[in-house]
Amino acid sequence: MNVRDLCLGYLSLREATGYEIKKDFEEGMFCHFMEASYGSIYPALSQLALEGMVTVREEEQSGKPDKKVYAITDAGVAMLKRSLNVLPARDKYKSEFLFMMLLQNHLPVHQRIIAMEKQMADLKADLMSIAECKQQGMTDPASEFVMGYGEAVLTAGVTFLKDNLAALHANTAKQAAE
Amino acid sequence: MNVRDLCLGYLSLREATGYEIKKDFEEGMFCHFMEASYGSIYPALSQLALEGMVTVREEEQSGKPDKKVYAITDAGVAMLKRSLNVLPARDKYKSEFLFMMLLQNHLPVHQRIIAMEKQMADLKADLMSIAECKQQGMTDPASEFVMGYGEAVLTAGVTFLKDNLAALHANTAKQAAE
DNA sequence: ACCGATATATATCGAACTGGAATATATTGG
DNA sequence: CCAATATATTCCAGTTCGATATATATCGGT
Repeated sequence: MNVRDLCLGYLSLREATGYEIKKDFEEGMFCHFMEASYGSIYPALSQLALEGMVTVREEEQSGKPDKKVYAITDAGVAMLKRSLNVLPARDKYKSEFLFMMLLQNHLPVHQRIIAMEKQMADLKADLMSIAECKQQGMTDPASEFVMGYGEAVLTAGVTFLKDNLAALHANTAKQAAE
Repeated sequence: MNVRDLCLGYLSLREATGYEIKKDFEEGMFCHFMEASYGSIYPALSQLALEGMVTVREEEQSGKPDKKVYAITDAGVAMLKRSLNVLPARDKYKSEFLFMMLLQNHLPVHQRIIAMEKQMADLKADLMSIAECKQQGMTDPASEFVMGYGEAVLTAGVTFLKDNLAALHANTAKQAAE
């Protein structure tokens, strides 16, 4: 699964520009489980166009730079199906936050609390993105499954952090009183 | 946060060889939130040694290839603390599984079920790793926090999948009966 | 007894990807 | 009226991945 497959998969749902794909990986539906940089998306789209997996339609826009709208072809759908025909690779989760927590002995307590609050804010921001997608009427079973999974996992993280922060605050308050 | 910092952080907990660091990122404590390849770990350790951030001790072993045990220096600890002095970057989560679920229209139902069962098995394997760490007596607050967070999030994923698989099976059974 | 698989241990390298800078313009907010 | 933000693409240096190579021990199966 490389960026090519990612773009192909996205374009099988709707036509889009490279910019829109990237934006949806940051915000929209995909924000909590997919990422790719412009430096990989644009070359992938160009190559897919050369191979006939997608078509390009250049749209002139007054003022703004021209945009290239990509759309998947039948050959592209066939290639996508072949890519999906293997079991998905194991999830990859990288968390500098958890790494920092594991090394908390090297840190003052207040910085640990700030990191935990940042983590909680990040998780909540992702939950907000999902809530927005729901409001904007993404009610097909596929989207609902993905959003439901995201909500379940993100909410569990928020709950864990909230409980731990509460315990930490209670502790520091107790120590201050002594 | 690059592989250098990762190695430095690991070595601040215990001395180790490159092989052991990689193994712990795959299994041990770190399995569910950190990854790095040999191709990045070994060069990072060599460079850190050149810079005096770690020391190397070559241990001959009868039969097995010599191993190079790395240990952090005071300069290394100081550098690590500087690295930890910035807020951690946002978590990165990549899931081919969720991508596949979003494109489930391109897939037959049985393959979707297989993917879901694989995902559940993967999550359970991570939970097992954490349970093993606990049994082997990692009871310091830092480890407990990280393991607790992992358990909370992984369990939420398992529960969501279990419920959805049950609903899916009930549905297909109903359709078969009609 | 022997073979294959797995585990220990390190090194190397091309391909892939990231993250940031560069470019150009319109709109929005203070 | 200026700064910031948004649209839209391109390029590149540096980082990392994933696979391969090398060498040996051990364990299980036949």
